[in-house]
Amino acid sequence: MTVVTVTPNSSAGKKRKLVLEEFAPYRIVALGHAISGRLAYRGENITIPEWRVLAVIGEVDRVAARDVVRRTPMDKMTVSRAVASLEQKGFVNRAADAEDRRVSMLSLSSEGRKLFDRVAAMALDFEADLLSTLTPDEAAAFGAVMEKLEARAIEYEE
Amino acid sequence: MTVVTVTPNSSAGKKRKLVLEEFAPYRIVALGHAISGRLAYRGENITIPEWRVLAVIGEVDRVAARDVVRRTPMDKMTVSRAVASLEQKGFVNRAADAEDRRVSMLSLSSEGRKLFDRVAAMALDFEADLLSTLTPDEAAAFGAVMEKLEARAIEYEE
DNA sequence: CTGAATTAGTAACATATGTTACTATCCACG
DNA sequence: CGTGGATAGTAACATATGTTACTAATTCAG
Repeated sequence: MTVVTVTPNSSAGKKRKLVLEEFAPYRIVALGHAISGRLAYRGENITIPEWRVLAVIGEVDRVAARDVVRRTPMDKMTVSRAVASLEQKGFVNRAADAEDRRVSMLSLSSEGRKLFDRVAAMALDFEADLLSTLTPDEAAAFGAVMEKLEARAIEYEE
Repeated sequence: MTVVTVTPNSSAGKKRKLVLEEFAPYRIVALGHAISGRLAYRGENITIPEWRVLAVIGEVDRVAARDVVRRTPMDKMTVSRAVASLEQKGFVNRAADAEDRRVSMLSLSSEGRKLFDRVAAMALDFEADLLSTLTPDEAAAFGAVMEKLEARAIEYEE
């Protein structure tokens, strides 16, 4: 049973070997995966993109679909589909904007508002639970770090 | 401006409004999305699942596919496909295990080893760059927080 | 032993997601 | 005003990913 043969990064002495479990980008992605599997929507008749759209509308009250695209990591097709489905289920209303007839303005129906409130409550509980093991210091540090990482990650997208 | 409120909310009277940009689970998932879009593999003829499989084999030298499944957030079909493709491209060798003929033992071909070294180097550079804006304190806190969150998230998967 | 239950892996199917190309509308500049 | 270029949104297509059901091999209770 061969344990170690050749050190991969033989060039410089300091090079660290890549171990997936210790590799930060991978850890973040994996954590995201685990989280999004658990996120609240279960039991509700709604997908993740739909929930994201719902959340943005719930926040802002009245938005154009294109603004949902800008605010979330979804492309416009994904948003378009989610909106169509939400409209079909009666959770959002779509109205052509008077000033620019290309854009559809989105708002929640009263059913949509109820759904949003329900799911938002679950989501906030979930978050509280997820963060519950952190000390206040850690929670603060986490916030600061996330901001920096987000800023850095945004630079990569062009 | 660090906005991480850790007040348990639905049980207590003070309800926080859900704002997507401040919602930790969403931020983690979105960050993961941004990161995985940028991750190294570009230019190399390899997908993300393939790279993960490669990385696990590169780490351990000789693994069964089922162990790749255990170590990564991929289901067995995804792994099966990635392995098939890697084998077809000549990066991975598959051999039936002598003791249990259901399992295929995976190892890197010499081309696979080269690819792994190349991509691993890029990946580590990427990580260094991503984390470069963090202070040492923040980096340490980040590690600690990730461990706690991972532990918590694992509890959700059953 | 033997056959019921479990496991590794894959095939076939269903669904989700990304990509490209198109339509309708708007805007800037002559 | 009109015409070339941008923009919002969608359709049609291609790919990727998850789900279910199956085969082959192994384990284990009796």
